[in-house]
Amino acid sequence: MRYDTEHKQKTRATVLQAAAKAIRADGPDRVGVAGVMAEAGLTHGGFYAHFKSKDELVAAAIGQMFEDARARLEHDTAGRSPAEGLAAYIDFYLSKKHRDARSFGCPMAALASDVPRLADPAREQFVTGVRQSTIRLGEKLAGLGHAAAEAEARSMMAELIGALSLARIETDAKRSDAILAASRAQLKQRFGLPS
Amino acid sequence: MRYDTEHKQKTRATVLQAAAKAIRADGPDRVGVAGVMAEAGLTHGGFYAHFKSKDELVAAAIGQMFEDARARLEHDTAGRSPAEGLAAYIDFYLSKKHRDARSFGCPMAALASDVPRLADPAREQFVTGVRQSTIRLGEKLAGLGHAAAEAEARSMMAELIGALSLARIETDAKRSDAILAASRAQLKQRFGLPS
DNA sequence: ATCATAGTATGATACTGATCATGTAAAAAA
DNA sequence: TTTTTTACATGATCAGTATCATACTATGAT
Repeated sequence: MRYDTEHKQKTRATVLQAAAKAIRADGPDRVGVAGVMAEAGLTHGGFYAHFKSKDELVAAAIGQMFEDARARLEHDTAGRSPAEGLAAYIDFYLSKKHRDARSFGCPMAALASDVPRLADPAREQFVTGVRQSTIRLGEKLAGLGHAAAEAEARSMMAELIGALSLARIETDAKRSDAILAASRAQLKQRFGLPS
Repeated sequence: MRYDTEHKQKTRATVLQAAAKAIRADGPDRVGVAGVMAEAGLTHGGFYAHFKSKDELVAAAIGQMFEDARARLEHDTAGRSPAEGLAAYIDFYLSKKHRDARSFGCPMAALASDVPRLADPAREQFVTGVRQSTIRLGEKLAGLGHAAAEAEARSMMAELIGALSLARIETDAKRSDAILAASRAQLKQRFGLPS
């Protein structure tokens, strides 16, 4: 059948979002083309009209994740002072909600250990995303008046990602909450942010 | 044939080490029974004389990894003051050598994002390993005279694991080194450790 | 109204990988 | 020396999965 011009684009976007969700939840290896297409309400056959291969899908989905994450940072910091914006972002990043929403959260925490095993295009896509995230965080810290903003941003990102990863590993709710709380407190104190 | 009594144990240990190496390098999903057995110098058939299933192998391999990591911490801190021991451990953990040796390094950094997707026995094994690591690090920090040693240990582990993960993601050597350096400096300064 | 077309569906192929049934060899036990 | 036993090898099965060839269908163009 002949749909309107944007139909294919919309379908592609739907497939991409389904892939981005599934990949974060189940990892790139356990995600199958057929499953993603089914989640998007389609069958597996049409897949190759949108993507050359599964690898290409993974790479594109990673790009999508970072785009969504960027929007999230913008949203949390928009219209606030640097200090308040950063505090809000830390509160979100190290929240129970974020911890329990692997499918939609930060790609770095969701896929950290998968990245070194990814095929090149997907990996490059990821590296680009990480670099840009670092730069953006560095800008916020520079706005806060930090001198070595880039190094601070790297260190802060490390603790954010590590704490979220550990909180997702821990199965005991109280202990997991404690992991998040410890890093929230530490980061805010260190950067003199309002709690 | 009938080997001496320890033969089977030795074989099992060899298979476990091969699995522990492969799982950290390639992830639990890309590791196959046949490949692990081949690496151990055997064929795939005998596998089920040692392990009930691949899942059981993964769980046992994770236990092995944490045991090795514990030995490493002991080795680095033995016979030193708490401050010097901790500094030495941080230097190792955030070294280029550790970054480039995923197959043999810290299981938390190598498998962080795989853990929430693991089958229950393997996951419990991992959680136990993480808790014990936290406790041991807390003891070192308590020995350093820190009051809230447990919270400090959690925060420190988060930054260690996050920094190593990020350094392994970054493909550019200089940037990757900078990630390690930023967290090394930050952690040592924060805990008043010798550099 | 008819037809050509684009977006999907159906079904097939080829491969990989976990698991299991059975065979084999050599040393210990008789 | 003969018989067991045990650790492992061989080969088969079954399921899952990426990819591709082909068929279908409803619309926009004629």
